[in-house]
Amino acid sequence: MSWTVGELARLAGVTVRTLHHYDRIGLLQPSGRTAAGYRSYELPDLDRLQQVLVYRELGFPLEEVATLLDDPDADPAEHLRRQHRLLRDRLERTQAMVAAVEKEMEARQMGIQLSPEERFEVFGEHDPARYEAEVEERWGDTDAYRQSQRRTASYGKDDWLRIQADGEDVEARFAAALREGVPADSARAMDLAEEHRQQITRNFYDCPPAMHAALGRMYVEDERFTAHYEQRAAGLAQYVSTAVQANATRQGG
Amino acid sequence: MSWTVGELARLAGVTVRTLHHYDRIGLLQPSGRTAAGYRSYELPDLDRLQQVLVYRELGFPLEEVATLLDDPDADPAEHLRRQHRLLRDRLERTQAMVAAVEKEMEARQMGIQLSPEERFEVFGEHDPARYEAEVEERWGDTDAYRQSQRRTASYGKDDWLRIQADGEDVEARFAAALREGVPADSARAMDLAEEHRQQITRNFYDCPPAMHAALGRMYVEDERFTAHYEQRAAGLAQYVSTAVQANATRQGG
DNA sequence: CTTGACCCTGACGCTGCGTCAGGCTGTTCC
DNA sequence: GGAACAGCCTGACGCAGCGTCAGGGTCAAG
Repeated sequence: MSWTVGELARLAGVTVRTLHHYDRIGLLQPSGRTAAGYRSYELPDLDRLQQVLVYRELGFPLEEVATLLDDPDADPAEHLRRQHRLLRDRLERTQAMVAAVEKEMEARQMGIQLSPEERFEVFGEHDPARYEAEVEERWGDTDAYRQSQRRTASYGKDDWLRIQADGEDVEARFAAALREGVPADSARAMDLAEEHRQQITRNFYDCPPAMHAALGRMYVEDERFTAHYEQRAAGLAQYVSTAVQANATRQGG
Repeated sequence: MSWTVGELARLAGVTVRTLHHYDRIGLLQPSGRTAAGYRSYELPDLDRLQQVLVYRELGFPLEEVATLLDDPDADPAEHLRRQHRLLRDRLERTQAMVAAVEKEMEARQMGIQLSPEERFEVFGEHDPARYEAEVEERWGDTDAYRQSQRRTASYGKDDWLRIQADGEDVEARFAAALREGVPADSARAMDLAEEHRQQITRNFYDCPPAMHAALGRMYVEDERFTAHYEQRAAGLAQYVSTAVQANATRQGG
């Protein structure tokens, strides 16, 4: 079984020109040629094209795709696993964007202005080139932090300030634990997190561990919350966030 | 409040060069310049940049983004609705690709060869064709388009007042139900939730139960939305949230 | 008054193709 | 057998969307 350029193009949903291009740059060269010079693609070529298209879809530059696929140490299964991971990252990202648009719609309907930081947060880092780079210590950059803090819209209602005041005790103990070098995932920190969770449940609304974990994530993702904690002690937002999530895992199984 | 290029670039997760480019091609020109010739971006510019970035993310050529955004007949809400639809298309597409990769992995593990057609299925209806069709629909003069366009574009002051009043009405009835001790997952509360959902669908954008449920969750997770409801009555945010989610379950099966 | 971080405007370069142009191949139908 | 038409070939140019210097002003801090 073999395919001509046109056939393969139709099959794979690309143009003939694209296949010509991939041939030229050595990304995908057909297994053979007919006597007349026609390109002749065979099964292994289809395998490769499929991989190429997934990586391309994920935003990889073609040259990098070539080096990835030509690496003799990487077997096909490894590529699939990698692609799977990247695609799921992308799913999350798209979901975040859908959520952001919905939030914006709802905000409009209710006549609320979202803060600039908030509105752009989904565009953050989606650099396909450094997909392997771990999450950097973004709060080590105090300069950027101060700037964003200055910008942070103050919008809280008096009620909410009062509720925050209710939680001051726990926050102070969190800060103390942090100062004393108690690990964020220790029993003591998790106990504080649990106390925090129950405070929310008591004062405000039912907050199961899963939801509490979501809030915890927000403490480092939403600048307003981060600002609140960082004002008290440097590193406290991350600390509380970690503790809360560790506790949620402990509670939730 | 105003921003320099560098500040806006950091905020929005793009490079300074990109903003220069958008200025040059007229896609996003800053509201002003300082005496020294520095670009000065203001709030409306941020609005616009946000829209630009979503459309760009969706693969629209910049020139088309410009014509879309400069169309005086398309209000912001319309852009949001359209972006929402396109993002959800993309979600589906990515999910299909994840599924395809999983299928491929499984096939490999079981020593099964998938058919070529099967393997390239997901690449079939690729982005370009998709948004071209979208654009045709958008600019074509089908009745359906005109009708949906008329919906919000033709809203006058009176309409907005009516919509506002409708919203207030439902909220007031929610508050009453809460006051009277009617459970949030009762038929009466769910009926109110359903009314709320249909109001959104009628006045703004198509809001299926699943999306409504997501909004419901937001009412307790996002302080500003919570504040909006809590202002009217203590506990109302949680109440509406619960009712909305219960109704979504009822409607969605 | 210097330093360093920022800003400006060209201008050239690169990727990933689209889009002709000019010419050969292969099949089909009379 | 030849005419027509679809499909293949190889250049070659063009374009979008920036990245990346180069050469030079601006501004707040020390």
